[in-house]
Parts: sequence; C-alpha cells; structure tokens
Amino acid sequence: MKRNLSVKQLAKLAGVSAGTVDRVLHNRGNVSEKSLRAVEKVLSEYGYKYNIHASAISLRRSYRILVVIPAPGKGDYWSSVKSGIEKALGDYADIQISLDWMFYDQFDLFSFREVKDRIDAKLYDAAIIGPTFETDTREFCGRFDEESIPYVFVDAMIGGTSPYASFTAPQEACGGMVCRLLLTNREKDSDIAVMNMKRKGGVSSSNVLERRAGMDSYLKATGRSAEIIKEVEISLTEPQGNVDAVARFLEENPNVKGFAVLNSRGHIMADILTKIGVKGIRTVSFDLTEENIDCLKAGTLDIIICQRPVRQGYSAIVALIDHLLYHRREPGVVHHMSADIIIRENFPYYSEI
Amino acid sequence: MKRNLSVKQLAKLAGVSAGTVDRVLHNRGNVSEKSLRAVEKVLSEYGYKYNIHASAISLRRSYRILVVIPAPGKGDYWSSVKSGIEKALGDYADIQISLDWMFYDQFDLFSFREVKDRIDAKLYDAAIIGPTFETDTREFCGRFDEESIPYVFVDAMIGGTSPYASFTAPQEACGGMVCRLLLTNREKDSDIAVMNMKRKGGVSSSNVLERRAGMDSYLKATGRSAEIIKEVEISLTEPQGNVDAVARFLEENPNVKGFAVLNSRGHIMADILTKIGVKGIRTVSFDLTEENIDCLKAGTLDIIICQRPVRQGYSAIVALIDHLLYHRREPGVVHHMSADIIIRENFPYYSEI
DNA sequence: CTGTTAGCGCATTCAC
DNA sequence: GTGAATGCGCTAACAG
Repeated sequence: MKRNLSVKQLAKLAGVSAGTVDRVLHNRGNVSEKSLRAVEKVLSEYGYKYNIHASAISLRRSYRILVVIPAPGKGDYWSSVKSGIEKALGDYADIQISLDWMFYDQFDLFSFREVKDRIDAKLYDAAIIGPTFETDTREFCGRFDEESIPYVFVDAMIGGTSPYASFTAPQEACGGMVCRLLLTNREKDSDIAVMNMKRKGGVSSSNVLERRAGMDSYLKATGRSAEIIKEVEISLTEPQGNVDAVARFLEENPNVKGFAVLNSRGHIMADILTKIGVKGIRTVSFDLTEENIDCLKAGTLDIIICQRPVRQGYSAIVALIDHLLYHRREPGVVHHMSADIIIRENFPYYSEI
Repeated sequence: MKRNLSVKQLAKLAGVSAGTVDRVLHNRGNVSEKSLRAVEKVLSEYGYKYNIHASAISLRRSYRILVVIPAPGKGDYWSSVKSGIEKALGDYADIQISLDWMFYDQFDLFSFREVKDRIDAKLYDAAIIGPTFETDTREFCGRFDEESIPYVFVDAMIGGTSPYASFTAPQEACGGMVCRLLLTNREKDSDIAVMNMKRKGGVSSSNVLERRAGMDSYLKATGRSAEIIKEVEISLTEPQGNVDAVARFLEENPNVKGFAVLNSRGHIMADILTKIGVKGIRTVSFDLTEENIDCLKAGTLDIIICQRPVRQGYSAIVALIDHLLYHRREPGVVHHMSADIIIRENFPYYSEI
C-alpha cells in the first residue's frame, strides 16, 4: 500500500479525472454514484494525505476569524493568549487570515452581552472564544452552530455547546499540585492558607472554584484532614486593611507554612508577606503575569503554575487552520494543556511553545 | 513598506527577471554587480519572506540526514530524542527526508570510534549528533566542516566545533533547581544527599558534573554552607550492598531530608528508600524514563526534572529543515530547553511538544 | 550572465 | 456530471 499518491494518480487508478477525485475528497457533490464508488474504492485501498503545501498554495482564499476574549491587560493571562494567537498568525503568514478582536470585561456580564449582540456570526469563517459567563456563552455559541461555523474555546470549556475543539488546563489537578507543593515532608503536616479575594457579587471564577475543589480531593485522596486548609480574605477595593488582616491571621494560625493563591494575584500576597516580614512560608500562585514574575525573581513568590496560555492561543489557531484548510482532526476534543511548575531557577529558560 | 511581494513582483521592481532575483536570494552566483545591487536595493526596501508552501512544493528534492546518538533503550532519554525526530518527520511528511541512524554505546568510547569511522560524511545533507566523547566528536565534526555539511547537537554542546545549532538543557540551573526543590523552608536547613554511581573508569558524564556544580553555585548564591550536601555511593555492578549502605548513610546523616539523583537513575534510590522504609525524604531525579515514571506514580519518587528530549529531537529536525529548505535562522545558536518540573499531579497532562 | 519556461500538487473555473 | 485547462509562488534547467 503505497502512500502519498497525488490526486492525478488516484484519478487514473479510479478511471476518472482529477476534478472528480477532488469533488469526492471535498464532498462537493455533483458526482455520479458510479464515479463516487470507484474513487472511494481507490481511496480506501491506497489512502490519501493532502500535501499541505500544494493545498495551501492553491487554496489562497482568505479567512476571517473572530476572537472574543476578556480584555487583555499588560503582561497578564489574556495578553498571553493573544500573543499566542498572533504568533501562530506569523508562523502561518502564508495563509491569509484576518482577525476581528472583540474584548469584554470578564467581571461584567453586561459588557459581554453588549459585545455579543454586536456580532454577526455570518461574517466569519470561524471563532475563538474565551468564555466566562456560561448561559450567555451558550446562547452565543448557538448562533454559530446554526450557521455551522466552527468555534474553539480557550481557557475553559462550556457545557452544552459543541465547539470544534477546546484548550484548557486541568484545574482540579492543579489544585492537587498546589497541595503537594505546599505540604512539607514532615511527620506532622503543616497547614495551608488559601487567599480569597472579596469580589463584586461574591462569586469566584469557575477556574478558581475547580482548583479549590482539587485541593480538597487531594487531601482526601492522601488521607489528610481538610482542616489543614485555612482561609483568609483579602480586599481588592480596600487594601489598607490587608496587611493587618494577614498578620492577625498568621498569629492565629502559626502552623501555616504555605500560602496558596488560586488566581493570578499571588503577587499581592507576596507583597503583604514581605511587608509583614515573615519568612519560611512558601507561596504558590497561578499565571506568569508581570507582577508575579517580578515577585518570583525577587524571591517573594516561590512557585508559579503556568497553564500555557500562549500555547492555548497558538493551538486554537492551528486547530482552525487544520480544520478550515486541511480537513483534519476529529472535532470536539478537549485538549488539556500541561500545568508547568515555574520557580526562579527554571524561569529564565522557560518557553511555552 | 508592503510585504509579501512575490519574486516576480520584486523582479519587476528591480528591473530584472525572476531568475535573477532567485539567484540573489540563494547566493547562487552568476549575477552581475549591477543586477545584484538593484535586487538588493529592492530587497532592503520591501523585504522578502519566502512562501514556504510554494518553496516546498517546488523544491521537491529529497534529503539524507545522518543521526548519530547513543543507543536508545526502552523508554529512556535517547528513545525520547528518537521519537521527537520521528514525530518531526511525520509532521513534515511532505518533505522527503531519509534518515540514517547510527547508534553507539555511550559508555564505550570505542563503540563511538567504530561508528564514526564507518561514516562517509559526503553522503549526507546534514547530521544530528548526540555527543558524548569530546575529543572524538570534535574530530568527527571536523569532517562535516570540511564538506560544509551542517550538523546540529542534541543534549549537549561540544566546544571547538561549529554546529548549525545546539539543543541542550541548562544543566547548571538544573542543579540549582534540585537544591531549591529539596530545601524545606525551615529556619534551619536540612541536609541534601547526592547519590553517586560507581562507574567504569570513575568518570561522571558532563551533564551530571554540571548539575553538581550548579548545586554548589546555588548554595553559595543563597548564602548556605556547602556542608549540607552529603554524598553517598551506589554500585551498579554489585547492587546487593546498596540497601545497607544507604541505611547506614541515613543513620549517620539524620538531617538528610532530600535525596538528589543527578542522572536518570532516581528509581534505584526510590526503590532502596522504599525497602528501608524511610518516610519524609523527598527525592528528585532526572528524565522521564519508564522506571522513573513508575516510581512517580507510586509516590516513591517525588520530582522528576524533564529536559524535553522529545522536543530536542523535534527541534533538531525543524532547524535542519529551516536551514536546508528555507535558508532561515542564524547559525550557531545554542538553544536552551526548558527544564520542566514533573510531579505526580501534573504528569498525566504533561506534553513536551 | 540573464530571461524564459516548465512543473511541483492542488483547487477551481469553464466548457462540453 | 465530467474532464481539461489555468494558476498559485517558487525553483531549476535551459537556451541564448
């Protein structure tokens, strides 16, 4: 069974013309039952692999891709996703892709609604969605489903939708990682503090909730008491009281030897602990944001878990190209990204891609 | 300054033909001073980016690449490098590359000499070398230099050679990582044990030596005493005595709370510690070999540092393709791979590529 | 030294 | 329904 036959060769074998083979390969119809069977027979016998180069060069139409994600801030998670998308665009510069960026405020449902209502799905060949609000996202995706326009999720997956692919991190497992990294190997376990942020509406993001649940599962699975987790609240809007609150908390919980910040605000806790002057507490946070990186370098933040946002964005584009141009991949797959453990020593060499 | 001009367009702008532009782009000579200047002027004004698809499709010659690496064992480091090379070949199936694999015994200089003497450099378009023996590798590379055949290093770089690229891990920094991961956050530092293997000739590999040096630098840089590192010897050839030796070692050094194995044999130490029945000692080793992975899952090995061997192999091929086909990249660059920290919780989701 | 040209494998248009 | 013909951008062989 030799591979890599060209369309022309296949056509000869099937006793039809290249045009007909092409019509079969792309399900473009207008093929007689007889020709169809002939081509399919040859195809199943010899197999066929697109020559992506020839395909790309010939198929030089342009694609419009919509990107709807939370507004990126300087050096934060979503700016990483964005740069991953942009990097992919550069790597595939020979394919004409034009992007429409739409940003919303991830803390404001109405900003998402406003963006979403402005969008005409029909204009696009595909979409990349960084979801936050379940119900509204589901409704939004429905509009793409109706038009059979493929979309992929980055960062999180929303149930009840049918994305072409999803790229997300294993949040539960990350919760377990946090525990393992913070529990020292003592005979008697030390305690772990979790920093919670007071938030408008009091709701934590689903990622944070899943990570928190992962911590509990870990403790259960390793036969430890859930009691060793202590929670402390931090206010973003009224930060003056935070230092005192943490100091008091640590006095009351002297066995705390590790601090977990389940979102990207580890730098806040690092700064507070530095102000208080405590030593010997290990801190973990998420996302290689600029602030977190500074703390890592300064040694005030010990570990950052990176969920490869750049790669998520990059993979999203690659998945769509694979689909739109090359008709490969099976749809609907949820791709879990690696959860990388970054410390001061490996950071300088770290590359997501 | 618009981009993505085609060769034809550039030719028109320079007042020459496409053939001449092509000759300039590929340094193929036979171009008059005048034409050269005209083309270069246009080139510098407008820039030029190959359309890799058109290039690949047109340039359909085949390439022979030589791969000289230590013999891979099942699920070990070099088998990962090998699978990275093979994966790249699959991804670039549209480019005709044929590989000649040559394996040598990394513990036997003479096996390398034997392999090397069998090789006729002129047969190849490029080579990938996993070096072990400095002097002989240097001589070997000289033969490629003479023929202007590009070669890349994986795993390590050998001084005094001029590879097109090198892919290697930051071994010194990895030594630092080991220390940081093993030192608990106590007021008083615990000790770290380093496992050494008795070896024929008593020489450690250069990677191990660099990692060991990195540990010392780390201690110095963080103001700790070099005294906290204790060394224990293990015998590969006479393993019966190992368990007792380690047990005795731990009795004599009760403050050891972390074990470092600077090569890929962490599983040996993990098994010994399990036999002895000690708890509360954290162990670190290198490379995601099958044995190490088993120990990681069983919880007897705590941390594995992975230096992305798959990616090293993959990148080596990509670098050569970039060079041979697309004339891009600047030569001579040493690419440091990420050093990934793998624990039981992130292992299931870990992907090098 | 230089311009012209054929052809790579695929997609698509246009006659038949 | 179908095949022939054209072109994508680049490379290389060839004729001048």
